[in-house]
Amino acid sequence: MANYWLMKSEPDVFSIDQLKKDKKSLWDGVRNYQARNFMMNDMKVGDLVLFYHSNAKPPGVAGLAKISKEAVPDPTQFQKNGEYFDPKASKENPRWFCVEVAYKNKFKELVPLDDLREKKGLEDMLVIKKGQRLSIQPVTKKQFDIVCKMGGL
DNA sequence: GCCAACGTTGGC
DNA sequence: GCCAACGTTGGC
Repeated sequence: MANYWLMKSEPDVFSIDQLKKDKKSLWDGVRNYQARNFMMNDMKVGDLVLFYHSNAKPPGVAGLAKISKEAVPDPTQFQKNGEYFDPKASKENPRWFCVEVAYKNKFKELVPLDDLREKKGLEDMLVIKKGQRLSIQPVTKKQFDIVCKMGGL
């Protein structure tokens, strides 16, 4: 039974176009325990993902991705001079994990956050809730299907 | 650039 | 284990 997710990324840092170009990518740099736990415990290969552009004009869902590899230790936590270095993590005892995601497709047009807010059936989506900063969120199949349709799929 | 909401850290 | 201080996220 597949699960569905929404994953946020700032397009200036990593966009759907970049994923399309790279085909697949480690979802590294996540430094939030709740988000990590979703990747570590709940994400399975084949799960589908709404790729969300945050801090964008406008913010919204840009396309779809799919989980292509289950969680592995996030290599960026060991990179001493990197932005995501964590001095409390060790190879023997890694603190952060990340999954690999593969490009699936890009919506013809971005589905803006404002439209998600207004759409019937999406009232319970976490992403439209005020103050919801979690960068990886579970999504129901129903919500996923509605957003896909809004994206023209 | 502002700032509300939230998560994390560390002193006690 | 509380909670104030601080840092970050992310819409606006």
